[in-house]
Amino acid sequence: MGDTEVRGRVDSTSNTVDGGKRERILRAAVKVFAQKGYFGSRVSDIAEEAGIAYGLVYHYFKNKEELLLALFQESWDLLLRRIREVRASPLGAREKLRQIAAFLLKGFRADPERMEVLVVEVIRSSKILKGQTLEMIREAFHLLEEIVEEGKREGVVRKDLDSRLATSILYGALDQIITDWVLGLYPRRRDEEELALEMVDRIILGGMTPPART
Amino acid sequence: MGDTEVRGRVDSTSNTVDGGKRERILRAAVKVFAQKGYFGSRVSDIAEEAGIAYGLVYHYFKNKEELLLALFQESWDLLLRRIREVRASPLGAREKLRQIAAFLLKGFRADPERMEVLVVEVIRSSKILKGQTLEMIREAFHLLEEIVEEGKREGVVRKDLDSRLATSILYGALDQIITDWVLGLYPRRRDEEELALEMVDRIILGGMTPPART
DNA sequence: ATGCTTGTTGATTGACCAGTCAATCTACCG
DNA sequence: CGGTAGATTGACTGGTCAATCAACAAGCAT
Repeated sequence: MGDTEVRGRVDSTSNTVDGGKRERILRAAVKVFAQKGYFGSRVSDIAEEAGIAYGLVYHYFKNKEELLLALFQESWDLLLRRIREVRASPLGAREKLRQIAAFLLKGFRADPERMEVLVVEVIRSSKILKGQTLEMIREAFHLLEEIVEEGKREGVVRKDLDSRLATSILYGALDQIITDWVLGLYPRRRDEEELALEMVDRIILGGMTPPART
Repeated sequence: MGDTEVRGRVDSTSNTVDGGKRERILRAAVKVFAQKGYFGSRVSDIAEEAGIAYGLVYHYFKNKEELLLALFQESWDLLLRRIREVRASPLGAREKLRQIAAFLLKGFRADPERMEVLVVEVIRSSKILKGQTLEMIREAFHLLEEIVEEGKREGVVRKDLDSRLATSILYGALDQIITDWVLGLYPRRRDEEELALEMVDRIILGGMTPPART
């Protein structure tokens, strides 16, 4: 997940030192933020986890907040990409939504700590979210909303639903399932992700489809 | 909402001074936390908002964290009470779930700042949530789960659903809707709460009911 | 009155930590 | 080489703020 190397130096000339330090810092930040939360984490913790000197963090990032923002943008961008990709695919609307749900739920298995930071630290911090960031969230929701609209046109989604609220309901359900996992509220079963996906499909996607003609 | 007076002195003898200072502090904390977030709030902000001296906060609460905890417990206790009340009522399972959903969504209208702190700040501090607190969350979820089980027995909920996940899906949807409102992601419409309730009912509660016999 | 308990005050303390900076190092270039 | 530009280091600083505390007030009991 997220192996896009973004170097200190943008042009590919010179620079043999560095060795992807920026990436190292980001990965360390994910780990530390996930463990202690954003405010509970010291920049020195991150530096230590990354195995670099304290000051170097400030060579790559303006400050602690930028670090969290970069983290969010990188991860959310991945989600956005996937949503766009699915949206453009020739699948039916319901299957599209299912694919996106799967991406989020599987994403947790792939990189739980990153998901924890995303879900727990970033999305809820309206005080941190700035224009750029809010815009990315809005866009994801907007794209999902369009898929719901598409579903209405296809006849697989009830026309008496508010697409925006339907989108929030779907996203919220997924977010909560991941939060449950993060908080360790319940013992995880094997195939937990598959089961969760199935339940979301049955309840929410099922709940969106028009009632069978009688 | 939440007018249960809890005095510094527990027994009702003596104590004519005080004048509900503890309550004042709690209400001030709700306001300040909602505005600036837990970590962004200074204890002095809360004291100021409450119109009392800095040190007095520490007369009523062990520390800043206890304040957040007390806030959470007070509010969550209200939710728990309501869930128990509804659960014990003679309503059908689907109507029970609807009532609880309504309580949460209307609760936002009644005291948006309190809901904001609950939804945004508390979950975020999974690192702060201690045994006692986690237990309360678990209990609420457990009660909801039992109502879902009840629905299965009544035949208004599909038997092929995992009750626990169904519960998380319902709660998550509600939580997200409130989060949307808190973040101001969308312009609020009039009757937003009613519409939201209706959508949750159609999609999720509807999605839980067994498919019509063909 | 006298003393005890609880309430109330706000200045002070002490810890903590984000961010800076001057120094050193590494690589590359002409 | 000698020079330049970025990379890397970690000690230090300055500000912030949670928590303490000593002093004073208010109510109550005897």
